[in-house]
Amino acid sequence: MELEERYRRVLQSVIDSYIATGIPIGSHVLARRYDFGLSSATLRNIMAELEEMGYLTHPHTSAGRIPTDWGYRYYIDTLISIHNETDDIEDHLRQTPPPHSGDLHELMAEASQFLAALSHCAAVVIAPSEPEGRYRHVEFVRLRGRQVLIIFVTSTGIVQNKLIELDESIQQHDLNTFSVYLDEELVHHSLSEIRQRLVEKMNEEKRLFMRLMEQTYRASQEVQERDVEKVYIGGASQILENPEFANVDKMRSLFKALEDKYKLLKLLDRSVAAEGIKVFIGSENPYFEMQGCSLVVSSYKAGESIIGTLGVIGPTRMKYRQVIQVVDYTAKLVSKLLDERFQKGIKR
Amino acid sequence: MELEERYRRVLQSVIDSYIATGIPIGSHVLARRYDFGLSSATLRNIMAELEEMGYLTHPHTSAGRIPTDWGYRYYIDTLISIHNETDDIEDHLRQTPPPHSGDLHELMAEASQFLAALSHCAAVVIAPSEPEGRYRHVEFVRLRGRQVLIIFVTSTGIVQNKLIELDESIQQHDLNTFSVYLDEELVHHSLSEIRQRLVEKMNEEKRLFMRLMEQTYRASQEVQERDVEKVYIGGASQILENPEFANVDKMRSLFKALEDKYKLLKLLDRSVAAEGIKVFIGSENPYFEMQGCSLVVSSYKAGESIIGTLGVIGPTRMKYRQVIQVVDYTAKLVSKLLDERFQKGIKR
DNA sequence: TATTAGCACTCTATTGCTATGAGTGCTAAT
DNA sequence: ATTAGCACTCATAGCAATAGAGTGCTAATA
Repeated sequence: MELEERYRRVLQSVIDSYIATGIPIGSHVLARRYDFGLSSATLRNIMAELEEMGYLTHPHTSAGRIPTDWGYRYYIDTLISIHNETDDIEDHLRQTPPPHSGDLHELMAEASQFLAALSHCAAVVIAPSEPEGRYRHVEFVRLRGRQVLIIFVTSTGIVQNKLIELDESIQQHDLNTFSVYLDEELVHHSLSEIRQRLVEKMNEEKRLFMRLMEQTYRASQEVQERDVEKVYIGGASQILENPEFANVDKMRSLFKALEDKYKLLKLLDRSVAAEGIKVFIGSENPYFEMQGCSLVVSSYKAGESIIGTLGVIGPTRMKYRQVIQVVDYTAKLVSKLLDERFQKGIKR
Repeated sequence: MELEERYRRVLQSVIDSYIATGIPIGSHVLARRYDFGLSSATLRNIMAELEEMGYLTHPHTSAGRIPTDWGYRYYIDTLISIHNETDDIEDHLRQTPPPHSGDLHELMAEASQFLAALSHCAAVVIAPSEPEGRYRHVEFVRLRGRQVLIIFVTSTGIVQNKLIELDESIQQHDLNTFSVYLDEELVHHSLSEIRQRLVEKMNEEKRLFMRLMEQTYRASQEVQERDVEKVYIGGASQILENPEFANVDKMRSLFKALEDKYKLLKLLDRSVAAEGIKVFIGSENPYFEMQGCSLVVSSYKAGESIIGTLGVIGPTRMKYRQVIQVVDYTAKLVSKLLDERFQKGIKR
């Protein structure tokens, strides 16, 4: 349903004001602060109608209006205009060192810190999953006695290692032979293909290598499964800055939610498919602990394909304009850094 | 200074009571709840003296007594008796799955969760440092173009990897040669020794390997330097359960402190040298953000040598008896698991 | 007909006041 | 040395009065 121009302007002003100050705004103040050329009485009528339509509400009879989740939704979808506030960000940028490429792990951690610092909210970054990853190399290192370390490398440089214990001792020399053999068999295949392959091979091979084979299989699985380690959280304490979390109960449940990385993963992964920024407001979030919070999420890419997500968790009353910009900026930054890191010589 | 028996009993009861209930205790209630065979008036006198001596204080004139940090200190040092409350722990144990050995990283993460769950406080675990670690193997894997992944393995199974970009392309074959060469040169030397060695070698070697050498050097350094990754925090939200952190400011600063892993590292590492349990009460902590908090810390071992620390951060008013037991238990558990993992065939 | 001024009404937040009671410290009696 | 008794302190809860922000409605106005 399209709102009349005047109604839209009022709604926008109310939300702008509430986001800025955090206190409900009444007709008087609204008339004074923004000049609509309308009296407070008229605004009162308009606001009453907006309330009836479900965009606004007020905490009690003699209080000003605040937006409902629905109101925020409308605000985000149609009212917000990300006009040239880029300068606004760039001010902060100058103070916050952006993440620099390097180890993937570091990059993700730094990105989450960066995002948190700029947004003044808790930031969550999900590291790239490896659907594109291909087998590159496997290495067996004999440590002591019968302990063998399996090191599994994908073409994107992800290293997964796993310590196993064999039933009997084995020479490093034999391990090397086996490694070379596997390299030849598996190189350039996708992770799912090699798992298939390993299963086939396991049926043919001699007993001693069986366990090695089996564990290599496991390791290749774990590259994709070690999900919770992929979640990077930055600046969780930032959300304490917001007065709306003075309520200790609310806060506790939020922190609990932040600790549950698996849930976070699912929460953010919902949007991994789509490009661009998504905003989930208050009750739109699936987990009840998130009531009163909003998510601003974006996916990031390497090359052309979307490979991960990052976003921000903050109070429903957050500075959407700014946060949306920051999330967008960070997503693009991370994409760029990953490009530099992985894509450079991809023509293989 | 030794306290008279009666004074000690009173002090102990006051602290016990305050720890249990969280409310200041007055002479009347004290006389009623514990039977000293003394009237409230006498207790009043005793408490007044204990206050003069610095063990107790009261928040305002007409309130009951609460312990000072000094009082807690005395309590910990001489009053607390860890009598058979082990059963008490074991109750919880049955509900909390203990960490199981496996990947070192997982073990540490699980240990921090475990400790947090049992102690109802935030738990911090510092992963083993590697002063004992010896060079085991280095592997170079060519990824794409001029990208080379350096994988560095120590004798304890720690794997450190590092992605570098060379000035010119190099064949996997040459990398292998170099790897074999380094293995021969460096095996069984301690990390500091090999750094020394690498520096020497760098002066002799041909240009192309220079950069590899240099980066290998770096990697060996980083095994010991990647400190912040060694800090595992579990159950930070637990501290919100405590009423004393209703004060939002206090809480915020505490959370900030928990996010600063580097600080945590330094904080806990102070006790790494000593064996057994250490308790740092309130103002004894070096960081002002920790005012109102206590630490209970223990080191853990692998074999005979102390290699890491773990502990708990909670409010000054914590259940020391229980927490001390839990920390002790966890430290021993971790030691045991590490033993199983590393020491099995150490007779080398 | 849309807008506005005016007014009665509602509800919160603040303030000041007054018990209430838990607890102390001191003194004198035991 | 211990205790009973008493005056005193101070946080807390409850209560009433007030101020102020804001609404909704009605009647006047352009």
